[in-house]
Amino acid sequence: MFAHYGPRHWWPGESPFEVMVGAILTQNTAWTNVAKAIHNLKQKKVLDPHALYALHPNTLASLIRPAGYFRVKTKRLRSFLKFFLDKYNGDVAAMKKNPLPVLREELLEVNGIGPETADSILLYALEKPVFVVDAYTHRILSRHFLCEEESVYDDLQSFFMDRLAPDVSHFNEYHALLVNIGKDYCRKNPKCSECPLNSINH
DNA sequence: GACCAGGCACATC
DNA sequence: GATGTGCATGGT
Repeated sequence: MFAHYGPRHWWPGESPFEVMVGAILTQNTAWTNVAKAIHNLKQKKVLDPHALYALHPNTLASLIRPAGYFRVKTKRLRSFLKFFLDKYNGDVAAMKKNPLPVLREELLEVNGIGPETADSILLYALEKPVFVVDAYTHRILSRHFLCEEESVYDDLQSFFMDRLAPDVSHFNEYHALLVNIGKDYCRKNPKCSECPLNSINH
């Protein structure tokens, strides 16, 4: 995949905090819509933990509206912000000091943060070596007979992490490439006839 | 105008 | 424990 696409330069975002916000906003949503929402936040100069939490929920909702599910995402963003401010005063460096398993537990306790959002924040914002699984990962692996159709998040995460050395750069690139290949081929080719993975796995 | 997108929580049985 | 449903905008 890397030979096919080259480096993906993920995650799209200028700061760890922007990555955290994007991870929540992109839940079941096309990135183009998330980009509009983040643009709005930057425009209003509120892409900062304290500033964002200080906004009235209705104001926040109107700014992130383009990202869809704006009422639930307002609630989810605010529950994350409350956690991030209460526990770390909105300081990424302070949060990074904690070990991966502790942080993962904490994030999963936040309402609105499930395994993919937690792992995206851990890998792409906090640079912790955890493999991010998503809908594309499942689709690609099951279509190439590398996992069961009914495999769940933890199954797929173990598939990778049991076989690969924990490496932030490697996990970063690998997940990004899976998403890229998913967008390019899975929708257009249900049988993966043109998928570059065919030359590797079949 | 249907269908879909880098999920998640909650209700119901 | 399994299964179903609501959430919402913007692109194809």
